[in-house]
Order: sequence, then structure tokens, then C-alpha cells
Amino acid sequence: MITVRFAPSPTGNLHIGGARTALFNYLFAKHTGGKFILRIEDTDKERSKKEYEENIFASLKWLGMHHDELYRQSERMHIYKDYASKLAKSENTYKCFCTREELDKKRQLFEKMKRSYKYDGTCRKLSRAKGDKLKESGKPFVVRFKMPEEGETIINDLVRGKITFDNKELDDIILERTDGVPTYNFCVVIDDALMKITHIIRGEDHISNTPRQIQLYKALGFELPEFAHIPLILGSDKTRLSKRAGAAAVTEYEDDGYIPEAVINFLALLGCSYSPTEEIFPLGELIKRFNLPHVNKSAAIFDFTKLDYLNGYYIRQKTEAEIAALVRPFLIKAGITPGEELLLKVVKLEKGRLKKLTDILDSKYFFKEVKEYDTAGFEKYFKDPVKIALLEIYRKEAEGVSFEATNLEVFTKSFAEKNGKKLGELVHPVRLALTGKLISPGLFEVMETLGKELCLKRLEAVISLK
RNA sequence: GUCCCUAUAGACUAAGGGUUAGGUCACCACCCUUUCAAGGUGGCUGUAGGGGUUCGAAUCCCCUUAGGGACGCCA
Repeated sequence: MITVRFAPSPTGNLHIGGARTALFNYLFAKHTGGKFILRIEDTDKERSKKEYEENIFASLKWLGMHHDELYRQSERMHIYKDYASKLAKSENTYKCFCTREELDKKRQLFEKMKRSYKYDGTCRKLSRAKGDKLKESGKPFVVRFKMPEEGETIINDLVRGKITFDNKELDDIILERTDGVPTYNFCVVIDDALMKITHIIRGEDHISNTPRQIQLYKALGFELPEFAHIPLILGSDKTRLSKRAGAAAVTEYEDDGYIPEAVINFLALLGCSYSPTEEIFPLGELIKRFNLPHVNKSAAIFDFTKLDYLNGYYIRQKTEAEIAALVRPFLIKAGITPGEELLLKVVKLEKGRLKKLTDILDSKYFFKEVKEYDTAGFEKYFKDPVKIALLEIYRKEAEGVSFEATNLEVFTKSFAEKNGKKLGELVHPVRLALTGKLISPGLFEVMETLGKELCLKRLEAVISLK
């Protein structure tokens, strides 16, 4: 059975790049009828936090990715211990008594000499007896893995093909810290093997870890899984995704008014294609079409305009009731508690115009008094007493009109004609008076939704500016 | 610095030896129209550069350049 895993460390909120890695794993699992495992890699006690773990759960849930199994590495320490002692017995590891300070010094020295740093193997050369003696003396130590010093390690990557590393480049990685807690490279290998992960799909940033891990597989006698390293996402400045350029937490996208359908579709498109001619694919369709060979090798740049487009598209696919429910929390956050009936009417008008759910705040005027007017619009329409006078007549005549959109349109058009004006000469100032803005949904629909009373009142407010 | 990876328009991608290099977003124009969207029609931009291999190269090879990643008692 095909089994994949997403293995985040709870040292921060789930960000968009992590979500994409999760998505590719999820799509692959579901496409093949396989299993999607979520594994929390919380071996770094200092930085791992429960709140981040919860953020990861919430984000995945929001995106609609459900895991089949859940593990936490912090609950599996005894397993790693077993394998550590197994490796020690087979002489694949050694105790290293070099202190952090000593190592730092060496690193700095290498840097000064413009040479690449690699652990020099000081303690690898230590005799067993000497090592045991040092241990008994109470000197703290870490456990290192003896990397092969010759030959090469080859990754047969499902995305990139063959990647070759000279074993000389591999240094003796630390398996156990001074406090006995195992490190990432050790835990992943054991977990992936024990959880029978068949395909490791992860970011390109892990390529250089892979040969080290392959050596561990070999030393532990585990069967190798398949590897697929997916390209990273770059920010709009072509450098590593930074917060400014899009690397926000998934939950921040939610707060910004994006909907999961759009985020999923957008992320799936970065670094992968599903059709030569189409790009709109909901999750179910992505699952049907996903395939590792379709994943491409180059890093993709995060582009908000496309996300916005997709978000608008998916919003338009929803029913008005659904949109109302989605948009309501954003209004409430802005201090507006909309009545259901009015909200539904507003959504009907705004539906085709929303890119983000937060855009609903552009139509605050349905729920709140208009207190200020667009400055340019004010100059253009409200400064001239002649124009105001026209509005005054319009207002007066509107009193006797039934406020349905079609009816208002007929009335306004004939009013304009009667007064020798173009329709626009009326529509724009009226819009400004009713909404405070130069831009809104169709004016007559807006008027109908606002109702006669409010419309007349707002027109009056402008007339009295005179 | 060392090792590794990558390179099709402003962005995401298709074509994996033979296509007028296709699609999507963005952009521009027009249509629709009371504004903005949405929708419709049309258009603009591209194989990083240089060498090879080949009858033929975006595609295969080499070099250059550019970008990214890794080099932690982080994951």
C-alpha cells in the first residue's frame, strides 16, 4: 500500500510552503488510494509548542486535508533509543566529546579559510576504551554516525532523476544530543521505515539530508523508500519565501479573506500541471489528475494576483447563502452585525465583485451611515450648486416612485431625458450620495436594497450641504 | 567557500528531437454597460547566453551566466 507522510515540526504556524508539501503528499496518497500520515516532529523541546501543533491541525482541517494516522515523535522516544543501541552495538556510531564551543571554533576557522566545514572526526579516532573512560568521568557527549568515507550515495529521485553525492562530503551526523534526545535525521529514518512510508515527498531543501539518511537506512538494515523532492516556492522577489512575499501562515490567509478552495487550487498549480489547457481544479479533480511525473523541477514564484483571481472565481461558484455565511464574520469583526435578510440582498449584489471575503467591507454603506464622500467625487459632483439643484428635483420626484430596480431605472432614464442630461450625470452623483463612493454595484439595485427611506435621507444630506 | 539543484513571456505552466512554441493569470484594445467587477472577442510579450551532436534542438551533451537549496546538539 502506498503510504506517505507530512512531517511538520511544531515550531511555528503552518505556512503556505508547508501546506503545499502536505497537499502534494495528500494528492498522491488519495490518487493512489494510499495512506496519508501526519507526523509531528517535536524532538526539539525548546522550540516545539502545543499552540503551533494546534495551528497545524487547524490549518490542515481548514484546507480539507484529513490524515489517516497521527504520530508524535515525542511519544516515540523509547523506539529511537532501541535503535540507537542497536547501532552502537554494530559499531556504526561513536561518542563525540567535542563541545559546542570547540565545534564553533572549528567552524569559524573553516570559514576564515574559505573552506567548507565538515566535522573533522576527532572523536571518531578515539579508541573505545578512551571513550568509555571519558564517559565515566562524566564528560557530556553526543552520539555520531560513522558515515562511509569512500564511494558515493545515489538518490533516484522521482522528480529529478539521479542525484549523486560523494560520500566524502557527508559528515558524521549527530544522532543523539547531549541530553540523549535523538535528532531529526535519526528519527525520520526510523519513523519512515517503521511506518512503512513508501514515498517520501518533501521540499527540495531536504535533498542534502537524503544521502545521510540513505546511509542510515543501510546501517539499520531498512528497505529504502522512494524519494521525490518537490521544488520550493519563492517569494515575488525570487528569493526564499518571506513573510512579505507570501509566506504567511495558512490561518493568515483565512483571516485575509481567502477561501480554502482557492488556496488549494493555487498551491497545486505551483510546480505541477494537471492539463495543458486548464487550471481550475477543485480538490477532487486534483486528486484524480495528480501524478509525480507531472511535478516539475524548478522553483515557482508565489503570485498573489493569481491567488486573488482563483479566490474570486471560487467565491462566485458558491450560493448566496454560503457567501453570506462566509462573509458575516468579517463584517462582525468590523463592528457590523448584519440582519440576515439585508445581508443576503447585499451578497446578491456583491457576489460577482468579491475577490476576497474582506472586500465585503467595501459595502459598509448598506449597514452604516455614509459619513464621508470620495474626495475626487465630492469635488466633481457636490461643489456645483446647479448639480445639487438637479439632485434636489430628482429627490423630490423619487418620493413618488416605487423602489424596485427596474422601475427606478425607467424613472431615472426618463428623468434624465426630461432634464436634458445624460444618464451618467445623474447616476454618478446619486451613487456618491448613497454610498459615498464612485464605485458600487448597479445603482438601481443598490437603491432597491437600501430602500426608499434611506435613499431619500442620504440624498437630503447632500442637498443640505448647499 | 564547498556540495547539490534549477533555467520556456511580468507570473504559473504545456510541448521531452520535426507544432505558426499551446493554455491560464496579469496587461492592452474592443464589445456589453450607470461606475467597478464578471462575461465575450481580439492582441502584446517567451525557449538565459555561447558552443557542440543531428538532415532537424526549447527538448540531448558541454561551458558560461543567473537564481535557489544545504553545509546546526533546527526540522
